[in-house]
Order: sequence, then structure tokens, then C-alpha cells
Amino acid sequence: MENRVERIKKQLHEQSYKLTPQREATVQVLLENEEDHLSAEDVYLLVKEKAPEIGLATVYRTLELLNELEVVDKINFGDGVSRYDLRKEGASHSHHHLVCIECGTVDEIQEDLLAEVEKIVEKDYQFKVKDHRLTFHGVCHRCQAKAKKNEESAEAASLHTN
Amino acid sequence: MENRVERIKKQLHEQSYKLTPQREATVQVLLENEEDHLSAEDVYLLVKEKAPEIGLATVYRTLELLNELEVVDKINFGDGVSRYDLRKEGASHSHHHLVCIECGTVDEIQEDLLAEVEKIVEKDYQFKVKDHRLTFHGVCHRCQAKAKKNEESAEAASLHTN
DNA sequence: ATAAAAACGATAACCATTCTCAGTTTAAAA
DNA sequence: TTTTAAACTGAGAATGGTTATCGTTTTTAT
Repeated sequence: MENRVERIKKQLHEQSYKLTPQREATVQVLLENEEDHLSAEDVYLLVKEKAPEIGLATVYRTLELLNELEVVDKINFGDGVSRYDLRKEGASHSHHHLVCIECGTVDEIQEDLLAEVEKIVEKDYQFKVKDHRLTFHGVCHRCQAKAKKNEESAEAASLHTN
Repeated sequence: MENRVERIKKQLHEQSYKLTPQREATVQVLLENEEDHLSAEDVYLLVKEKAPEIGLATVYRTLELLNELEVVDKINFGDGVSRYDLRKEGASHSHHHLVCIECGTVDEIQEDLLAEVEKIVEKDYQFKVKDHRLTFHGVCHRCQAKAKKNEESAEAASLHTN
């Protein structure tokens, strides 16, 4: 997977964007933190560890550029900040997430769940689908387990007091 | 449908929120502009026509309150503003939208498209689904037609010049 | 009527993001 | 290589949607 960076570099070069240390460090950070849904601020702080002189504006500019190059996806969970995900190589342009309303963690779900739905939309609404986002909000298995545990210990306590 | 307002009023009263003219005017505006995906600013300007003395902060406060009461849904299309949709009565808590990347209009699509997908998610990921959002980004039928028309006239022009 | 609690309008504060600008770096041409 | 123009950068100001503050007004219960 080491040539993933190389491929991104090549892509920049082909479109006559310059290969700066700041951009390289940013890509590096994104690669090292896949699945983490980093905000621009997050990326900024992480890049600063490698390249302390970098400015926040440059991080924003680089993320915007990578988004246009379709290297990262800019996504929004409605919490007031944009998050930037490295796109899986060869992956279609989709976003399927499970957002836990208890602990806030965001998990991914498999692609292709929506192929059928997409067909229906294209046909019934004459809408040419280029991209989609599907986000489920609910309670993840970890929080369900936690809640169950709390319930049980509350029950035990109630037995003692009664 | 006139008692829709009444029901919302009742709901406010039951939860001991006060029934102020500002809140009433805001609900009225939302009812008169369903399907429009109004931003807070939009609502503010429309309410101002009925009640010119209202403040922007009050509109935000009211929309926030209505969102908590599950009367409106606060949604985000990634364009930097939150939009507020009156929830259909009896409708499940879902958001299905078609966002046109050409003209920016947002259309609704029918509910129930995802019942099957939701089941899979609950089973395979042990994730208790409370809500979901599905947004397709693409080109609406209007813009498809417009593009086709432009193409044709360009062709005609090219025939003349050649 | 009166007092406590809620709600209000105006506007300041906040905060994520974008813009500006003067100085620096890059990469292609000389 | 050196040169040069365009691209890129960091710092911080500006922007814009949203939230917080505060003194005043309105509502509801006593």
C-alpha cells in the first residue's frame, strides 16, 4: 500500500499541481488515520507534529484540493464541522455511515446496499444519480451492551434497597 | 389540515411551553412553505412579513424548540446552512432527498424505500436504527432536459458554421 | 394585582471556514 | 545551472451562520 502516496503524487503532477511538503504531510496524515473521519482542525494538529510550520489555511486548501481530485470525500454529520475521508481505492463515490446518538462514534457499512434503491430513483424520478449519502442514526452495539449492563446493576441495587 | 396548527399548539402547551405570537407566526410560515427546505434566514424574512418586530434570535430559538419537539427536522445539505422541514404527520423520522448538482433544487422521494436496507443494518451491525438520512446527488430531470436542448442548439449552430 | 418564570429583541460573541496579501517555493524553460 | 513566472505558503483579517448575553416585556400562577 506504500505506492498509494505515489499514486496521489502522480495524480497531482498530472494535473499540474505542485508537490509541496505540506501537501505530502497532509496526505500522510490522512493515510495514517483512515476510518477516523478527521476534521480540518484534527488534520491540522496531526500535520503540525510532522511539519510544525504549516498553517491552518493551507490544510483547508489542501483538503479542498484533494476533495476536488476525488482523493478524499468531504462529509458532514451535522455537528458543525466538515470531515475528510480518504476515498478507498476503486470505491464508488458513496457514503454509508452509522452514527451512534449515544457515544457519537461513526462506523462504516458495506457498499452496494443501495444499488437497487438507486435504480428505482433513476427510473421513477428521472434523476441521474452521481453520488449519494446514507446515514443511519441510532445506538451502536457497544452502547446497547452498556445500557443493558447499567440496567442490570440498577436492578440489583433496587433488590437490595427493597 | 387546519387543525395541524392546533395540534402543534397543544403539543407546546402540554410540555408547558408558551404560546407566543412569534411562535405561532413561525409555525404558520412553515406550514405555508412546506417542501421548501427553508433556512433560518428564509423563515426569518417570511415571518417578518407577518410580525415585523420579530428578531432573528427568536426564529432560531423557535426552530430549535420545534426540532426538539420533533415538529420540524433540521437538515443539512452541505451548503453551509441548516434547513428546517415540517415533519409530515405520522411520517417516520426519515429524510430522503434528491439534490440537483446543476440547479441546486431539492426534491423529495417516497418513504419506505429503505425498509429492507434498515433491516439488514440492524441485523448485520447490531445497530438500533432510530433515524436515517438518504441523499442522492445528481442531475434532476429539468436540468437533463435543459442540457439536451443546449446540446441540440449547439449542434445546429455548428452545422451552420461548417 | 403581583411575583416568578419564560420569552423576547438587539446585538455581541463564537467558531468553522474563506479570503487577502506579502513573501517563498516550485518546476519548467532558458 | 540559473532564471522566471506561476503556484503556493503562513499569518491573520474577514465572513457568515449560529449561539449566548442581557436588560426588558410578556405570560402564567398565586
